[in-house]
Amino acid sequence: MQRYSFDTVDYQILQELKADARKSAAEIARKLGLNERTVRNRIDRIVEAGAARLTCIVDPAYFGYVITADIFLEVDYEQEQAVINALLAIPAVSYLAFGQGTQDLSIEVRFKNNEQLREFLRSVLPAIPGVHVKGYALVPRILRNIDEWMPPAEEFIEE
Amino acid sequence: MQRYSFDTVDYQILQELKADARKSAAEIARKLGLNERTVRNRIDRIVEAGAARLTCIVDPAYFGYVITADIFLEVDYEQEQAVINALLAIPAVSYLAFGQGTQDLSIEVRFKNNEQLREFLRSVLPAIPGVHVKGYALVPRILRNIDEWMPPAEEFIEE
DNA sequence: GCTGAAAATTATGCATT
DNA sequence: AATGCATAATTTTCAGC
Repeated sequence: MQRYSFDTVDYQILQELKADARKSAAEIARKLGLNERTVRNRIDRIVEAGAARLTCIVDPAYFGYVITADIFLEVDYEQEQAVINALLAIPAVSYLAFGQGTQDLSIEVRFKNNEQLREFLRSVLPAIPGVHVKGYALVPRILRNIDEWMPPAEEFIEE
Repeated sequence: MQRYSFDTVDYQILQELKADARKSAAEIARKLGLNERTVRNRIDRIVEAGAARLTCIVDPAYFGYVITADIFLEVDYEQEQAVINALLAIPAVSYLAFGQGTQDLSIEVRFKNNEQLREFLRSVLPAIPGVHVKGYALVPRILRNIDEWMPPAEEFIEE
């Protein structure tokens, strides 16, 4: 990947879009002292290159999904893909990653209350063939999420 | 929270914005068979209520940050806030959450190679007063992130 | 809370450097 | 890759329902 390199102008534009993805190119241009067309070209290039995407993040807490838990699973190798598909089909699953071993999966789930979480741990997960719950941890508070991540400013260099 | 409730129209608009946060209100209106003004009003309401935010997500892999690790920490209680501030100031830290115990923190970090991760585990983290590394796990692949999360459709009801 | 119409702003296509 | 210009599309403002 990384076919194109981006400079500090791109970095500033990304920061503006991070604050508000719908900010008009004209407004960004005024703020950064650039030409509107330049800003639009840059945004198009960034998005088309796949370096960033402009999206909408729903706040789980606003909708009452205040319970977050990390669950660690062991998965029978032969049924791995079926398990992954089953898990991704569950709306409560907000994160799914492979662990280090080929058998390890970790997921993050969101629920409205502890009863839903208990039900999920006791009934929903065990009902998926090939899944074994190794453990879980409640996550009381999240202070930063991946969507806030940016490469360090040094990555954006003048050519 | 949850002062307002949203309906299926809001749900559809959120899905459109998820695909492209810069999609024009006019285009969304055409696609969903709504009035442009209605779409803009809905978007404003959603964002002002804090139910969702329109933002830009940078792809770590594009910038070469291909190493992801989850690190589990134990933190001396008296220095908790200082530790959190120190961790949040580190760009590599893409996720930070409290664990179940008052002393537990878990973080996710992004690096370009294993050497940077080793350096972080061996030198950077131990240099923060009050931090003890309990363990870590490499995350080979992430299949879903929180930014893709949506409440189940049933949450969006007609009034 | 939805919609209409005019005015202001912004985006697009094409062309030039 | 950046920008100027003309045209098209969109958003905003102010209103009524």
